[in-house]
Amino acid sequence: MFALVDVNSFYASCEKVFRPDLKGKPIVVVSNNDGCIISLSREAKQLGIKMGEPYFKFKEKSYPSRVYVFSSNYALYADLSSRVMQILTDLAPAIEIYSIDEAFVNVSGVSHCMSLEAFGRQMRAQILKNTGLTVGVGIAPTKTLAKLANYAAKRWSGTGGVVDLSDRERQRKLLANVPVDEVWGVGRRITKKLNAMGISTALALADASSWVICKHFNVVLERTVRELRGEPCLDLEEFTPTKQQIICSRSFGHRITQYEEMHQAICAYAERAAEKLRGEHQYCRFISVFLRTSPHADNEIYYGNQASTILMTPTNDSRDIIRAATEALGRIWLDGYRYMKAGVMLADFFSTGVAQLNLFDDNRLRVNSAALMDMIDSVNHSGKGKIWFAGQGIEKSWAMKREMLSPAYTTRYADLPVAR
DNA sequence: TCTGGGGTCCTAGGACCC
DNA sequence: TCTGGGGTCCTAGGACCC
Repeated sequence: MFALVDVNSFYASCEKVFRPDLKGKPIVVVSNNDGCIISLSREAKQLGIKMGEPYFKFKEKSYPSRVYVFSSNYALYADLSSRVMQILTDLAPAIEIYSIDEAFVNVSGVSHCMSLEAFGRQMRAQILKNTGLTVGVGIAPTKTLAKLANYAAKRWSGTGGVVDLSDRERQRKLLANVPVDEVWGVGRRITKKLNAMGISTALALADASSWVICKHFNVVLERTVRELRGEPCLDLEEFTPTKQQIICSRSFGHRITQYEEMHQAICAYAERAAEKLRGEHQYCRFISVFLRTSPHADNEIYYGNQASTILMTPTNDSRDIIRAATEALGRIWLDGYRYMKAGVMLADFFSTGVAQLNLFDDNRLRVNSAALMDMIDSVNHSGKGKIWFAGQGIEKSWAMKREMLSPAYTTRYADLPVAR
């Protein structure tokens, strides 16, 4: 039996935690570079503001009451997220952290002690008390049904934020009332195709023939169908599998036209990606760089390209990764374009750097590499300041815009809220 | 002027092998 | 003139998720 716990309007709610003056006010959070709206408070949704709307379009409109806007403050969200997850870890036998604001909880043994619904309310109350955040809880025999139970808990206020869908009759009653596009794993394209086949509710999908689904779609959707029928196909993944790839990419604060600026940005992304790689205790062989102009600009010719390098020996040394990335950049850079976005991707991971050293390997092992990288990472995590390689420059005029950033209330001493 | 960032999984098709 | 069948591996692209 699974419970899906997720925080209501997570980013927007985080912004409100330290701003009691915003209680009941509409607020939105915009993505990196202040690009588009990625989180809305309940009040903002009621004003008809839409998720994903570009910020510049939003600004052109007017609303009956003032809408407060925040740039994404990931340091704040990550910290509040870990507090929520810690509470769940303390209360439940096992949890799977599914995303920054969601966790699946194993509640199989709980019914011996208390009702599942009561347990849901307990988790909800504890999180509200300790963090000020409100969660929804959906309980069901499969992950896909737990997701739907959670949807119901959010959607119908009479539920008090907790829905237990153990009972088969209740499952079918809910499924009949939920449009198929709300099902986990059913996106825009699949919805369109299902609708064309006359399947428009979750119940119709649950009752569809496995054979037909497999024939017209694939095994993934077929698994979803079985989960909707109450047959568990997905387990709780308590231990996060090691990553297959690491990406660091950003849109620029302004369009880049000079090679030197792009070179700086790629250095910065490569260094950040290497830091993440070391955080995973991994080494990589595959390093790839991509860049692109704006796909939205009608009066410019689009250019996007990608180049990659495969090293002989796995590495997690920033210097190797920066060198491979800048070399790849040289192969795809073209003058005369206005670049909007670029990124660095690492893949082909190994758990140690001890690979066979190739006879012709020009990438000689570096002395003290691990010690130097450890030192850099620990300085950068100490809060006392940052050090970085010179290649990313000092000015960073290309850096993303975050003009409406809230303070790092919980992770920076200078930003600690003061109670008077 | 201005449209996020970071992931996973699956499939089709090509290259190559015997 | 006539050109099989079966397998693996890799990659690009599509679809989904938050």
